[in-house]
Amino acid sequence: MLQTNFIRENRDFTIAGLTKKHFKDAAEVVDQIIELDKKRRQLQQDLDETLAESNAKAREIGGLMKAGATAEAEAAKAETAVLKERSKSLDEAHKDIEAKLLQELVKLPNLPHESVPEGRTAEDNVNVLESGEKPVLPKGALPHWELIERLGKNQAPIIDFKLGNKISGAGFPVYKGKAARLQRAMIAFFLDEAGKAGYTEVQPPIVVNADSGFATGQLPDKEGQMYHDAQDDLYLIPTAEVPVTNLYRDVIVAESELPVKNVAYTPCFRREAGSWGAHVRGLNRLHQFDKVEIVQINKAEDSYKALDEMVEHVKSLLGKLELPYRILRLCGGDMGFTSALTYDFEVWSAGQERWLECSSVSNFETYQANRLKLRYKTADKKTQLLHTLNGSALALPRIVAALLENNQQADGTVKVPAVLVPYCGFDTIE
RNA sequence: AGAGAGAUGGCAGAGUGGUCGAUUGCGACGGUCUUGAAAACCGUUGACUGUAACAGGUCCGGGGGUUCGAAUCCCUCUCUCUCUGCCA
Repeated sequence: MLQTNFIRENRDFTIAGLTKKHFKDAAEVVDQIIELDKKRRQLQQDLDETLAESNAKAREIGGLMKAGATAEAEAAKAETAVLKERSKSLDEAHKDIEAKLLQELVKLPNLPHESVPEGRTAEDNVNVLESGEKPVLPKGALPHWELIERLGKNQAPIIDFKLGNKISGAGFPVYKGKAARLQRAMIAFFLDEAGKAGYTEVQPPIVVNADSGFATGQLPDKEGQMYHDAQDDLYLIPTAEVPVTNLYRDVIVAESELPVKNVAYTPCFRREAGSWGAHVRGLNRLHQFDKVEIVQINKAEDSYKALDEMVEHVKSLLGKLELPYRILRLCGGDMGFTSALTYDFEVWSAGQERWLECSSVSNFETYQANRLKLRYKTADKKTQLLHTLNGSALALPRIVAALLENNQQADGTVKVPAVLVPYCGFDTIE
């Protein structure tokens, strides 16, 4: 959430940023917020003055009572009714306007970093790097959803959508045999790599309350994208970002503990309402998938260096898996609501001849920290909001899809990348 | 799930209607002493809002109420602990 102080002092800058993100009627909304804030502060002041008077009166009465001057105390009491009335109505007005202000504030997305390219759609994202050779597939090579039908020997398909359908519904596949083992191997590999890069492994809850959803920005914006348990008012997490970042909700971190670097493996759940169409076959889009997520908390002056470091980390993972990929800097219109700068990683899926998003690395600056009340104390004892960052390292299904497709051999088997062999115990899937 | 107890500052733990944002201890930070360290002693040590700086205001789990005045009384919700039950 943007800070009202900041908006007030940087009106034009805020409007320009919102406009770059294709936020509608930016100027009107910003001006409305500034106006509400002005009223709010005036009411606050009036209320404070009234309360100060009441407090003084109460203290006076207290003194009189102690001194035994009952009659004078009673007289003083009579004078408080007006103050009470006034503070009550001021308080109501103040609460009312504060609610209105929050309601508007919550609608505003984060402002984009200056390096974010102009643009409206994915077409306008900037390709900053392409790495690795796209493989030349043998004759008769298949997209993964056909390939999996033939793998797993007599237990084929090795990834079973029909079975998942029966158990849960569309988008909940069952991984069997070597496919299950491969996923477990990748999770362990990703966690180990993150550990080597200085991240502390955590296992957070995978259901969260509404406060957590609000703090990282899923609520109220993406209400419909999460599975919700109405009975206990809990949400299934769409990403480990939510619980892991919320570990630091209402926390003032010691400067010496910065940067905070955590990594977590969790299943992720997404309703994906309205996003089914072409290109969502097989593993391309699921309701449940596994992901290893890295999260950092940094001082403002260090956060973009940290973002680069996270990008390097994800690059090294894809490099070690020997998968061709590209990195996009997302344009203003394609970026997430809460992000200031996002790099998307896309892996080349040779069987589909398409790029598939497999990681998204973002700096949220103070947008989440403001809602989290996540701060640190500077050397001169000031509390200051921190920056939060996160990135997938990596999301599994599309990596599995690319890996199966890219590594298929002429005989119909699939080669496992060398780094994973010690983890899964086999080098071929047949 | 049932019965009881409880929720106070980084932690421990006082405070049951009046100047309490809160006694005290520990921890942390600064200083004296010391070649250095420890010990001892002295001092500092919550957040938010607000101001040019003061002042002022708010916060003792959350919300509501009683009162001139609430950490303290009442209602309600949430959570924690103990015992019983159930269970991976």
